[in-house]
Order: sequence, then structure tokens, then C-alpha cells
Amino acid sequence: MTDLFAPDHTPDYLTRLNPEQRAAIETTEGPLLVLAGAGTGKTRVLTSRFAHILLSGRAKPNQILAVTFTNKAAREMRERVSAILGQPADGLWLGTFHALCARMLRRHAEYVDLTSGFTILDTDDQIRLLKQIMEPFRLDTKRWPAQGMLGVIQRWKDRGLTPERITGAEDSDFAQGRAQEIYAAYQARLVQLNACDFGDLMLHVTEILRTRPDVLAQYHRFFRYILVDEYQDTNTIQYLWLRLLAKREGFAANICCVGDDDQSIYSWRGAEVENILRFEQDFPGAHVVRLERNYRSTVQILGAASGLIAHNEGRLGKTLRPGRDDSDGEKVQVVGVWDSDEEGRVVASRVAELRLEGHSLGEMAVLVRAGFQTRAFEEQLIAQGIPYRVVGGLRFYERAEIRDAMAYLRVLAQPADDLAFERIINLPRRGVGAAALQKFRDIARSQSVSLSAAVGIALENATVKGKSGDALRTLMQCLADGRAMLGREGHIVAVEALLEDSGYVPMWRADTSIEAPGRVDNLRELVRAMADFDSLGAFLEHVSLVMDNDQDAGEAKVSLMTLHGAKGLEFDTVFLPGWEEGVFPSQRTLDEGGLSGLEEERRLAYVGITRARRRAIILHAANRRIYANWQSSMPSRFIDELPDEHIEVVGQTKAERRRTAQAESLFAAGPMVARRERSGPHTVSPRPERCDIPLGARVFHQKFGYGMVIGVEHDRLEVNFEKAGHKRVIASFVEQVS
DNA sequence: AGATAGCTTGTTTTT
DNA sequence: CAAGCTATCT
Repeated sequence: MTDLFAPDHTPDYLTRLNPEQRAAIETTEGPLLVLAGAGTGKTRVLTSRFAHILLSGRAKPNQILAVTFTNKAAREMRERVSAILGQPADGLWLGTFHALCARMLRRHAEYVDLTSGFTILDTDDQIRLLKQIMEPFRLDTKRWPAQGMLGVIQRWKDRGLTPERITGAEDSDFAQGRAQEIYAAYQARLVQLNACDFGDLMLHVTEILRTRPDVLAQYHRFFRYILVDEYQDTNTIQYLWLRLLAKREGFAANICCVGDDDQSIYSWRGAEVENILRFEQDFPGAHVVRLERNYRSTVQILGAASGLIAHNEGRLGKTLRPGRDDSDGEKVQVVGVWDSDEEGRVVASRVAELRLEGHSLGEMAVLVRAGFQTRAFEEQLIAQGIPYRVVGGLRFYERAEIRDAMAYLRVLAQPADDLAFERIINLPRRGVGAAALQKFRDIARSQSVSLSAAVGIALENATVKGKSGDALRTLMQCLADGRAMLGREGHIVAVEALLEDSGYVPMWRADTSIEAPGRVDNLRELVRAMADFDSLGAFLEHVSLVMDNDQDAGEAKVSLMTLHGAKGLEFDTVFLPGWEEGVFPSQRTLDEGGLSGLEEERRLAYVGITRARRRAIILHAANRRIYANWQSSMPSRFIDELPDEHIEVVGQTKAERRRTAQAESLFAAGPMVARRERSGPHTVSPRPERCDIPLGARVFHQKFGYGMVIGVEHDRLEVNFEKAGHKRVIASFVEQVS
């Protein structure tokens, strides 16, 4: 290994780097901020730097702390590092903020009155717990919902504020000034349950590092180098945690933070762009390296994106420059359409065209501002028979049946997990209602035992009898059996038996709704996933921290996702629909966030454009259906901010204009009435003459897709559509295809 | 205890 | 418009 560093031998991972990248990798000592614009090789720099520190003998694998935000990023980094090292990168302190904190907290749990076996609650649990806590406060639950309270608590935790630290000034208006009380009660209850929420993972560990110099010193001795990805997304508590670990008396902080202030899009969940803007003050003597050579996008795309983001103030200042001397590429297209339906059609047909030209669907993406917008595109893609996938949305571990099953597993592993037990006690129905549950809670409280133990007591002294008594007895027996099997036959067999005998899986099997079979499949998949873990405990830890599951790679599909979800990804072609005032920038952000909200929206637009390697197509519709009614809309101000020389404004094509006009005459009694009122006079094209499509012809319809003509009557056709079934349509609405 | 009718309310989301 | 929640009925 050492001969790699002989003067004449540049190690492999340092070749083919530009000077800035190389500086970012080789400046190992002292604080370093790497401002990495979109597509400038950020991940490569991070992983190479990691490997460089190891291979040059500056530190051993477990002396580097490497932090990311997502499990995906952590996984990717681990894989790339091990590829450079030529061996598995095991036993590293490489992970998400939360995973690393969980690991630390398990070692020092007693300092915050937990034991190392604490459970990590999910959002469902948190809300149910808060509801219970808030109940005695007798607040108007409409005005002060538990969910809102949870938001307040989370923001406090993001800022490193424990209940004692909430001063009068910090106390929110929420819950009529009793928010701090509720927060304190919530925290106390978590300790009782030997549980913590996600925010606590950071908060508790930071608190321990803050108050226990011995523990802090231990980590100081441990970690020689710290690497942080996506620094612009850190919140205050993460910043405090990093600063504690990085700064120590008499040593330069070997902390390297990589980020891009122009891609900070998470302030609404507590991220503080200021952290990255303030880096040089926080870590005096810091070096700053700017990565500005973009190897991803064409000159035109970079020009459009740079021009847009230049409208933001308070940037650290970076200009993306084309990294490879490429041809200019296509200009960014700005396409105006009549309404949101047409927007969907145009995107779907463009996708189809590109596909015919030989472009892979896997290299195309439709990036929307809000999740619900994907639906319109789904419909059009289905109609045109184009495979797509919606990225994001409900993930595997968020599905109801998986959460239910997880609750069963949690009770199996920890009989004292009251929140999980509450979730399953009446699932499937065992005749346990609010009244019975309250009885169990009372027993649990008065005897200081867990809820499941309380049920045991109630069964013994016959407080519950009859049907629900029998059902509960069976449940308790299943759990006891399951625990016995856990040791003897292993966790998989035990879980299978539990889910079966408790009646949970049979409940879904007996369900006749269309989604039920899918749910049973998901449950089977859950059990299968457990095979990758040695124990139930290991599996539960994995699920609570790594809530993602790999999307099937499979066949190439168009990706539909939110702009937020697209960060870090890239595609040859990117469609950016809905660039209208109120939609994007979102009215709500504007109302709540003012100028800084607008700037964050602009950064989001910047992220969107820079996802594209070769083609970016921005769309805006003049009319959009919002809930029930149509509203006219103005093109987004971001469109005006794009530099003219990099965009090409595409009006409606002739064919599209004709189709629009026809659509209007057809739907004149429907939504078009509203359109006319709002959009003023316009021409209606003459009705098409007669129909020249023969019986038996194969046709294509924008909404219904492909089909065969089975009847002709003047300008009306009867068509049997492959996907949409039997319909009567206007002939001019279909195109004959071979 | 459970089902149903009526009402409200509509971003972005990781861990 | 449509999902999700609450209040009310049986």
C-alpha cells in the first residue's frame, strides 16, 4: 500500500481529477468547506477523500466519522469506498446522523435515563402518544391537533432545545402557552416507555456530549477526521453535535463539510442554510474549495440554471462552468399549453416521441412541485401505454399492514412496548373498544406495569370476560408461544406463527377488497426481509432507522417524482411542468416564508433544471383545475428569470392548437364555460367534416389510448379501447395508426 | 363496539 | 373532487 505513495506513483483514485477536486481530497488537515455545485463530482470527492485518508495512513478505518443524510447516500459511499479499498468497508463510523446517534446512544443510554434496549418510535406512535399526553389538558383538538404539537416539539428538538431550555420567549403560541408543559410531559413519558423519537437521537447524544466531558473526550480520541455530506441541510442540533465532536482544545478541527447553498431546499424541516454560510467563522482558518466544473449538463442547461439562481441574494457565490468542452446542446424549452390536461398529454407524447427516437425511458423524469401532481401524468402515461414509476409516495415500511405487523413484532420483542401493543390489541377485531382499553390503562397505571401485563391481570381476575376475553387470551397465548419459539426455532418461524395464529394475516386473507391480496404479499415480503438479519432485535433496529427499501430496478420506466425527491439524481431528459404562479413558486410558501420562501422555491427550480443532462422542458398551463373548478394561471416568475439566450419558447404546435379548439367546442357545456369567462374571446375552429376512418382501423385517443374501431356513424366512432374499454368518441379526437 | 354520514381540508419529507 | 377525520347513530 505504501508504495502507492512513491513520488512517481499517483494512486488510481487521484487520477482524472481536476485541480479543485484534488485540492478537496488532499487538504486533509484543518477545517475544509467544499462548495460543490450540482454535477461537479461531489460524491467522488467525498469517497476519494475518505479512501485517501485511509490509504495514506493518516487514520484507521474506525477513526473517521462520515455523516450523510440519507441511508441511500450512506450506502453509496460505503460501496464506493470499499471499491477503492478493494475490500468490504465494514466497521466504519459511516452512516446517517440518526443511525450514528442511535449507535452512540445505545452505549450511553443511562445518562439520559434510558436503557440500551430503548425503542425508536415512528410518527404514528408519536402522534398517538401525544394525543394521550394532551388529553388531560382539555384543549380544543381542532385548533391544537396533536400533529401540530408534534411539529412544534420537533422544531424545538431540531434547535437543540430540551424542555428546560424553553424560555418564555421560545414558548410557542401553540396550545395557549402550554406547549412547554406538554413537551415536558411527552419527554417524561418517553423515558417511562424506554423509548425515544427521531429528534431525541440527536438531542440526547448532544446533551450527553455537552454535559459529560469524559464521554466527549472518548470520541475526541476516537475520531481524527470528520466528513459531512449535504452540509447545507444540517439543522441546529446536527451542527451542535458536529461542532462538539470536531472542536477540541489545542487541535485543529479536521472537519470537511461538503455542500451547496444553492441546493438548500429543506428549511421547512429545520435545516439552517446559515450553517454553511457561517462555516468560515465557526471554524477559523478554514480552507474553502469551490467545485464549479460541471460534468453533467450541457452549456444551455447550465446557462439557464445559473441565470435563474443568480436572482437569489445571500449566496456564497459559485458559477457552474461546463466541465467538458461539449457542444452547446439543446436550449431549455419553455412550453406554454392551454390547460393542465393538455400539459399531461404533451409530456406523455414527448416521452413517446423520445422513446421512438431510441431514448430509454429510464433516462426521463417528470419532476413536480407537489406529490399530487403526479396523478395527472400517470393517467396520460397509462393512456399512451408508457411504463412509469412513481418515486417516493408511500414506501414499503409505511404501509398500514407493514406497520401493523411491525407492531406485532415489537410486542414480541418487547412486551413492555405499550404503543405497539395498543395498535394490535384490537387488530383483528377482538371486541376491545375505548372503554375496555381505558380499563387496561388504569390497571397498568395503578400497578405500574405494562399494558400487556395489565391485560394479563385483567384476564386472571376476570375483569374481562366473554368474547373479548377469549380473544385476548388467545392473543396473549400467541405472544407467549412466539417468544418461546424465538429462542428455539428462530425469529422467522416465530414471527410467521405469530402473524398467522393471532389472526392478523388471516384477517387480510378473508378480506375481499381489491388491495387485500397485495397486502398479504407485502406481509410475506416482510417475513422474507427478516432473513437478512440474525435476530428480531437487529431487524427492528434496521427498520426503525432505515425506512427505505430498494425500488425495483427492472424494466426502464419514466420516473415521476417531486423536485425534492429528485435531489441528487440526474436524467438525460427532465420535464418540469406546472411552472405557474401559485403552483411553483407555491402560494403557500410565499405566504408563509416571504422572500426567503421565494428564494427556497427558486433553489428548488435550480435543483430541477440541473437534474437534466441533455434536455430540460419547462411547461406552464394557462388554465388549471384546482379541486373542483378551473382557474386561470400566470406563467411562473421563474420563467421570466431564465436568460433569453438559453431558452426556446415553444408555442402550441398547430396540431395541439387544433385539438384544444376542438376540445372546447366539445366540452362547451362543461368546464369550458368557466374558461371562456376567464380567458376572454377566442376563436372556435370549424367542426371537422366527415370521418374517414374505416371500420376495424386501429386508432389512438389522447385519453383512452389505443383501440379498434367497431362502429362508425358520421363523425362518431365506436371504439373498443385496449385499456379503457368500449367508448363512443368524436372521430377527430382519434388518430388512425398503422 | 362498530358502522356510517357529514364535514373539513387541501406542499415539500428524511430519519 | 376526494381523502380522511369526527360526531352521531344503531
